[in-house]
Amino acid sequence: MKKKLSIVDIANQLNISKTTVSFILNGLAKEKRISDEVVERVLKFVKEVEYKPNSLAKSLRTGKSNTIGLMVEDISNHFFANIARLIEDKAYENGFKLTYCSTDNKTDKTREMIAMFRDRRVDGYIIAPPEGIEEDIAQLISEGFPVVLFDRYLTNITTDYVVVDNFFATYNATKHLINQGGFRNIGFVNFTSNQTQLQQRMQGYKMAMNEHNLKTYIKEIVYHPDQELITKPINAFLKKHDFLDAVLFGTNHLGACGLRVIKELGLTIPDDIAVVSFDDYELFQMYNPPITAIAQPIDKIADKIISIMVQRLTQNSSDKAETETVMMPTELFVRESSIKKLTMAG
Amino acid sequence: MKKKLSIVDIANQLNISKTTVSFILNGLAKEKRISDEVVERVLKFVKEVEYKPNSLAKSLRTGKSNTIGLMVEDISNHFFANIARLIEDKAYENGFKLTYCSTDNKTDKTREMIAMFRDRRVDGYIIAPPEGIEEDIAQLISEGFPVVLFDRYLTNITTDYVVVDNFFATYNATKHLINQGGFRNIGFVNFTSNQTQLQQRMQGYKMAMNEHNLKTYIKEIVYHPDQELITKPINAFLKKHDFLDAVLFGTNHLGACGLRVIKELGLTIPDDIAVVSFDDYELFQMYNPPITAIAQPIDKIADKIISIMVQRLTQNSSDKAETETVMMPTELFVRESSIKKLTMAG
DNA sequence: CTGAAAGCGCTAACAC
DNA sequence: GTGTTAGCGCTTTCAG
Repeated sequence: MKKKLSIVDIANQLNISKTTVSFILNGLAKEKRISDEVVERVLKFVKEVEYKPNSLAKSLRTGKSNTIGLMVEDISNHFFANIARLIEDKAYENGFKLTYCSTDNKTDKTREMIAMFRDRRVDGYIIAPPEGIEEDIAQLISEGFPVVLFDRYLTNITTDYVVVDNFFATYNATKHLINQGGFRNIGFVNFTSNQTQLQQRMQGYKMAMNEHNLKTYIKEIVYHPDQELITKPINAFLKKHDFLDAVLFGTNHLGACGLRVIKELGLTIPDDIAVVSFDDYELFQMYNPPITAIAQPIDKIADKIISIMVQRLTQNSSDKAETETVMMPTELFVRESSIKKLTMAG
Repeated sequence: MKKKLSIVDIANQLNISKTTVSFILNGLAKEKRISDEVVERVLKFVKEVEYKPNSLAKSLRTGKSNTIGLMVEDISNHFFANIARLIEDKAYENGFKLTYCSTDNKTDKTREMIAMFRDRRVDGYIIAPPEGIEEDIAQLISEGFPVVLFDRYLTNITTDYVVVDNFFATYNATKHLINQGGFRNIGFVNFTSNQTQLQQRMQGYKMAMNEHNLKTYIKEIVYHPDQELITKPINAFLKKHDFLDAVLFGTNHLGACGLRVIKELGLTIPDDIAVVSFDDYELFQMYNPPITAIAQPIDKIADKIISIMVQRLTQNSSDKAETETVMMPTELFVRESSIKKLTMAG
């Protein structure tokens, strides 16, 4: 078909130099005091032939790509898929492209992906960081790349991040179970990890239990993509502690697996065991009974992430604002799963 | 930090020409009869300094990027998120990078995204095409780009695609409702669209109903991101046809919305109304009662898509095999939602 | 067997 | 105000 034309082609056809064209196209016409007549001629022509600059060449030259790299844990997970979608939309709205990938929360894979993003001259990084990636992130930052962390942060890295108040979220949920629910033997199921969000969720639970002088029952499960390897330990835990009257799950995935197990064991919610899970989604809302859940403000999180990133990317490098660390509140949606049914009489 | 070094740098440091280095790095050492000694020296050095070629420059020069572009309808939808995840993994396994985006099933947005992918010199396109995008796809194909369609295809475009047997899927599901379920007044809820997959699902339903001389009750809903605008019409439909004893939903999203409505209306499944939905996922499996669903072999679909693509990308352009069109079977998971409870006595 | 050099399309310092 | 020109880092033809 019609060969893609380059900036030289249009310069030739218009009998001017490609510099002039480049300036005009990059909005430097005024600054370079190019005559309105020429500007108009170029703009018109460019529109006519639908000239699109080759962004590869541009990036090669400038070292910028107008692209933001997003690294989530797993794009097929509800939480991350939704965040990704929102960020994608908002990035485009702001004139940036987005390119994303799943890290599986693996350090090596993340490292590779960072290398790939660098290679593609990504301008900024939005990352839900796995453990052990501190050095690589520090490197990125020291080279001047904007890095916004989310969902969790790295304690020894100073950079922007947006997370939720995980501690208060589970603290509050646990207190809800204790106070409104009247439960006393409350278990907590979490993934084995030192990541901030998971640790803080655990601390919140512990604190609430301690305040009420209640004994804690904690099960930590090593993550594995195979669902069996998650349901089995939960099953064992619930069986071993069959006196538990409530259980709090640290993530949506654990919550879903937990529900399976509870069904398997033939327990009824909330009579045999009350349930609260972190994250809210369709399954919890529509389950029978509906499951009490700690909802993260996904929309706001995405908004904040991208607005910080866009600001970093467009701001004058001189006014390096302080790093922005945002902690958003969660919302506890109380549903039937955590409220004891009213018993007849006293 | 240490400046990234280029091919020239390593040529200089080794006192050879960059051409030689390039040849060696691209595996042309043998062909160009470069001495083993030099080859070894280069390879060793490259490893030592962890030299990574600049892929932007490479792409600019070659017009190839070693990247596959994937366009799904909506990355936050369960089906597409999972497909995307699998394709991502398999692409990397095969040495390709993947870059993806959501089209929202909008023609304009898709067109823009195609332009963006072209600009980035994506080597091949995997697309769940919206309506009206035929010309753009044809253009891509005519320029020699491999294009693999999935989930649906375009009737007037000859290219590889992988879809499921949508017609048989709903035909079979409807017959199941009629034969095993004993239902007669069966409704079908679908999105308004001429896309092949949706049309064929409708046809399958119609055919089964016709074969049994049953009257069809079809509701087509215009897609809208706002859930209200989907549940409302379903609500109206079910109310208007309150004699329906079963309903088949054309997509997972419709199924989920349908369940909400049925709950709202206070109907019990399957006594008041039996339910079958297209696509299978957590919600349907764990709903009470569990929902009968038509499952797509997501894993196999992803596998097939990527293997066709990789083959196109690596094959000798001379042996242009015929286009490959794959139609995979679905599986009907029969659960309680579509089986009448045994009534006591006759 | 190896190297010189052109060129992919673009930007921007520097000249005029 | 506008043009010349030197790269960005790489591939590849053509010479030797």
